[in-house]
Amino acid sequence: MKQVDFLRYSDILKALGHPVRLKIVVGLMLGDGCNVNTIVENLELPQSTVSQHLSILKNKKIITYKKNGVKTCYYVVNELTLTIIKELMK
Amino acid sequence: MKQVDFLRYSDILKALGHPVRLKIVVGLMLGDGCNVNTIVENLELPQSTVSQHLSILKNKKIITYKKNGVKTCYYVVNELTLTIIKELMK
DNA sequence: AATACATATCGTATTATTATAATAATTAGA
DNA sequence: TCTAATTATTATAATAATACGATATGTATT
Repeated sequence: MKQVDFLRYSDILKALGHPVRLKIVVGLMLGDGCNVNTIVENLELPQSTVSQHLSILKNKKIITYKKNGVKTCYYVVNELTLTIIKELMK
Repeated sequence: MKQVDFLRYSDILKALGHPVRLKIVVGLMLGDGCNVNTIVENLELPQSTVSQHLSILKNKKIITYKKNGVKTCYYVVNELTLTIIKELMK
């Protein structure tokens, strides 16, 4: 029987447990655009708000980013997250 | 493409995004005991704390209960939750 | 270097969550 | 009906999360 890492898992679930962050992650997976400004436009929220949510997801290693020039492209890397979101979209 | 109900899903994820509630749900699924007092003893937390967490899970329809006598047996009924927890335990 | 663009961080007020003691409610025997 | 056992609810203090304007930082281009 596998030992469950409750703290790590609850942390990931908590990060995903906010409508804006869930939308961000789903959007990234669907290829809606990975730049901050695209996300800002899609969600119609202030840039600082989006940036802070991205920061939370980044700190939990749910997403990572690649910079090209002045733009930053975020993408989802956490396996559990990918699995959960795929499940949601079934 | 399926429409994602962001509010409902983020609500479920938020409820699971707390170590105590995650432990409760996993415990219920593993058959560690469904009565409140059993959970209290397993988690070594005050009864009121456990009861409040159960209440949150119940309000979100993640768990439900059956009463027999003075005891209450809780169990997990939300499909997404069942899927996620099974995934965690893989 | 000056500018424009993209993004991050800071400050802070507001609201939500959390923990737990105290108390209430419910149920089943004696 | 008293009592004990089980669970729920209330009150409240402490902590955390949230939103967002303002400001700062980084990067390319001129």
